[in-house]
Parts: sequence; C-alpha cells; structure tokens
Amino acid sequence: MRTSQYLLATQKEIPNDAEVISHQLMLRAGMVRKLASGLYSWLPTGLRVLNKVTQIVREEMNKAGAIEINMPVVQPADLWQQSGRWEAYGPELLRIKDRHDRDFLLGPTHEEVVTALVNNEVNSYKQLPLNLYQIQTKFRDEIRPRFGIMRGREFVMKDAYSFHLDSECLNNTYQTMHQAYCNVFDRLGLEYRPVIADSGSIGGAVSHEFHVLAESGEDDIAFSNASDYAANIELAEAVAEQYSSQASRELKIVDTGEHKTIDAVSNLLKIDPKTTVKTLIVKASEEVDAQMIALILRGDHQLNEIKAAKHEWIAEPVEFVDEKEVIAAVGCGFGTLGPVKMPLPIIADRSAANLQNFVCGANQAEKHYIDTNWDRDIGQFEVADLRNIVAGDPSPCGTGTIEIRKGIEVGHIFQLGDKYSKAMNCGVLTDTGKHQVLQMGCYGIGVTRIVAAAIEQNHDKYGIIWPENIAPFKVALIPMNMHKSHRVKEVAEKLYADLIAQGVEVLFDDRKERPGVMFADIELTGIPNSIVIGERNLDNNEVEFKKRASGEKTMLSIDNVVSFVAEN
RNA sequence: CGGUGAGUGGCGCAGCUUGGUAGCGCACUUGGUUUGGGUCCAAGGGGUCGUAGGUUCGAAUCCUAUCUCACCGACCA
Repeated sequence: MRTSQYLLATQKEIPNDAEVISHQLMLRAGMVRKLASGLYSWLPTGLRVLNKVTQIVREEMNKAGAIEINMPVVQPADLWQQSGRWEAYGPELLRIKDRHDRDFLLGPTHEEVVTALVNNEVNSYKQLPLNLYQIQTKFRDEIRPRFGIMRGREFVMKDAYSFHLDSECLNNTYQTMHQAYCNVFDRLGLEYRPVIADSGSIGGAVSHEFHVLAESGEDDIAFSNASDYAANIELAEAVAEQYSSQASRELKIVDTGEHKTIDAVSNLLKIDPKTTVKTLIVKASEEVDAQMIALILRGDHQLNEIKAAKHEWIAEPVEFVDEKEVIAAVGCGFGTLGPVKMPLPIIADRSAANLQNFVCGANQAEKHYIDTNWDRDIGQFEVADLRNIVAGDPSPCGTGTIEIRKGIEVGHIFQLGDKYSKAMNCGVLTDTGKHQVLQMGCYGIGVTRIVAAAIEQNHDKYGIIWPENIAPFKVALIPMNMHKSHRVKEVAEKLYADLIAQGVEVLFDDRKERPGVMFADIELTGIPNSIVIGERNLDNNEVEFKKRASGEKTMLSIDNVVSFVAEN
C-alpha cells in the first residue's frame, strides 16, 4: 500500500474528549472516528487490525471444533419473552418496532436465537455435542459509553454457544474453549490472565474471565505471586488472617466524642485500624426472622457486596439501611455501632472474627469499647467471607501471597447449564428415546475491545507499538527525499515491489513529506518494522532496518532486505 | 437518571464579564525555500458562533427553552 493512495488520517493534536490512551491513539493514528456517543467508524488502519484479531479468533475457534454461523442482529421480542429476559434486561436492551408495530430488539447477545435454532435443527443425542459461534456486531445501549472503543455501544463480539447432553460433556468443551482462549491471547501477543469470575446476570455456575493486564483496566484482579491462581476481586476468596493468641484484657468503654470513622477513632486512640472493627447494617432476606443484619468487618477491610449478597440471611442485591432506621433498631447511628449487645443478627467476616482485644462501637452515642473479645463479650454470630481480598493476603489456593492488578475484560466463558435450554424447552431424544433438556455453555470474546486493550498495553510517547500478529502492516518503507533522489526512488520502488511479491504487508510512504513527518506518522501508527532508505547509506548499498518496539537499528545490504524482513 | 463542565471553519482554542457584524494555532490550497526527526516565508480558501425563540437600532456576547458531547456517580455479558 502506498500512503499516497491510502487514507492514513493521522492527527497531530489530541482530541479533547479522549480520556484513555487507547482512545487518543486510535483517533490520532487514524484508526477510528466517532459518529455518535459509543458509535465509531473504522478507518482502513483500524479495520486492518480488527480483521487480524478477528482472523486469529476464527482460526482458534475452528481448531477447537466450533463451527461458524451468523445470526440476525435484529431479533423478535417473543424469543426474549420466552427466556424472561425481555423483562429482566432493562434499558440496556434497545427495543424497536417494525412497521407492523411488532416488538423487536437489537441483539446484545444471542443465547435465545441460538437456542431456538438448535432446538429446531437438532433432534437426536447423536448430533451432540455441538459448538456454534459467530463474529458479529452487538448493540448494548450502555448507560454511559466511555473510553472510546473500550466501552462502545456497538461493538464486535465473538460469541460461541455449546450444547451437550450432560454436564460432563459441557465441562469437556468448556476446558477446550478455555485452552482455545489461551491460544488466542498467546497469538495476539498480549499479557493476559484467565481469572475465576462471577457469572453475573447471565447465570450459570462455572465461569472464567480473560483479562488483558493494563493500568487503565476497569477490573481488579487478585492473583498469587507463586501459583496460577487468579480471580476477579469480586469473587476471590479472602482467607482469615490468623493472629497469635493474646491474653484477653478487661472490656472498657471510652469516650470518643465526635470521632466516628475508623481513621478518626484510630487516630484518637493511637491504635492500628487493623485492631478495630466496623459495623454495617444491611437489609435482611426473607430467610431470616429479622429486618436487618449487622455485618462486622475489620476496620481496614472493605465489604464485598457480591459475596454478601450470596449469604442466605442477606437481601440480594445488598441494600444498606438508612441511618434513621438504624437508630430506631439499635439505638444509635452510624459511627458508634458495634457487635456488643447488638440487637440484630450478626455476621462477622472471617478476619474480624479472629480478632482479640479489638475496638468497636459501643452502640451508644460518642462511645467505643476497647479490648473487646468475641467469646466473652458478644453472643451468637455467624462467620462468613464478606470482604474484598487485598494485596498481601495469603492466596486462597494456599501458595503465595496476593497481588492486585488492573485488568481489561476481553473474554468471558460460562457454563450456563440449562438456564436457557429449560426456559425455551430445548432438548433432544436420548438413546432411551426420552426427551432431555440440553446443557449449554457460552463463550464470548470482545473483538473490538481487544484492539483497544492491545494499545493500552503496548504504547509509548510516540504512539502505538503493535504486537507483530495484529499490526496493520508488517513493515513501513520510508524513503528520504525520494522526490529529489532518483537512487532513493529506484531502490524504494524495487523493494516495495519485491516485498509485495513475497506477500509482505508493506506500507510505502511515498508522500512528498519531510523525513520527520514520515517517522512521526509511522511511529504513531505503530508499524512494528521500518526500512529507511537514504542517500547516506546507498553508497554502501545499504538500508536501515528499525524495530519500532526496541528502536534497535540494523544496517542491511539491499539484496538481503526482502529475505530478512520475510524471516523476522 | 443525578452532579459538573463544554458546544465558535476539519482539529485544538480565544473572544462573552462591559452587545457594534469573528480571530489565533494546527490542518488544507498555491508559489518559493528547506531536506535523516513534525523547516521557514508569502499568498489564499473555508465559520447561519449547537438549535429555536426572546430582549435590542444592533446578539457569538444578555434572557428562556431545547439538543448534543465529555467527566464523576448509580448500572452492566
């Protein structure tokens, strides 16, 4: 490709509404342009990258035994009414009507359509297992699209759906897909982690997310520094901290005045927040004979609402009780609540439950207890894992300690079980002639998001640094003053023709521009290799070969360039 | 939806307080100059100042409504 016949579309200035680096660079490098909030056009350079990612995903899906299909973007509402998601999905689902005033929607995902399809086409256990996938544009009417391509409303997703007679077969395919995902991200050249995850509203039991590690990630990933263990912080089990046993001291009540927060009380009493507990009051579920539940966490720990919501005593989703109701029930407001003589059922986090001689609110205004002990001072209580795991915690797998890093979710796989197949009565006849509902798995990859995530992970102050496998071009040909020098032009044209003949994707910068302009544009675009052709080196019959990532320069004899590029 | 801020040539911005008929940088066009890291000089094209209404002799500027966008929050496979 010649730049003079291409739409390079690079920009010097940073668009003012682009916050994250991938968004800025995708605009500046001429990859995408915004049409409206969360909606982007893909320019040639961006599309080249997107197509490479798509192709890698497609090849690995095919290798894993999945079969490509394509389903409609516009879906009839009645399928979603069958699964119950027409009501459940909320305003993120863009609903539309056709000319006959019938309800339709723009597909945010395709469980319903594929389940209906398989139900029609597959009648016998002999046709199973079956794994179908598509790579297609999805639409989700996000409350707040942000970070450019990272969280757009329209985006390309690879979604696969597998169908099985039993959960063992589902698990086999799940493991195959897990491996296929690792293969995809290995080939993409990205630093990533598969992490144990919450399945969220899509349902199902077993689930893993695949995260590209990057500072700008929206998710916190906890992982062991000494094993393969990695989990989304939403889910990572927080192990109880063990303390050496202390002689219990006498319970005392102290005046703490207006000091209410953990920090304020700790400062006042000159103690470590780790020796205090905080008390949070949440609404109770219908399982328990109480309106509210008191949750006790160590002072420096954070409540994990997802874990809390899974406790049978606690209403799901977690809802905090407002202060007036707390005062009515306990007799004091926020800031001096505590487990001693607490009239509500108590659930203590594991770490809090191991504390000895700790500080807590006294359930009286402006008072705290010091040297509280569970067995002596507090009645019955439950112990549960309620808190967020933090850096430095022992890994729940038993090996190593926890580190926390930011990740961008680019893949998510689920064992759905029969959630959709049951709702839509999707089954086959077994070998005994009985109708049996199928087990399903579903497997998503955010294809467009991968492009942004790759940039978040691979850039410098000059621009993008593409991993070789997804770069828009393999090599850039940069002639110095070609429009003045016949020799440079001759060599450049010859190399261009030879590289094309070898099947190398090459961008030939044949614009009448100054060298600095060309260097800057090529670096911004992130092409992994450059060949610089200048009078200076032609006397020795050489050109310069330069790596974008390392800046490493190699002088090459003109005769060797093509084979060198093909091999590197 | 709540909070904050912004809409002025393709992009980034000034002008608005104190109304008088729109300007700067980048980009673009032409000519010259320069040529291994975003040259320099000159000339030029391009804007119903988000939209609608109002006040006024006169509105980018003041008032009202409305739309759009961004950031923070709630939400989310």
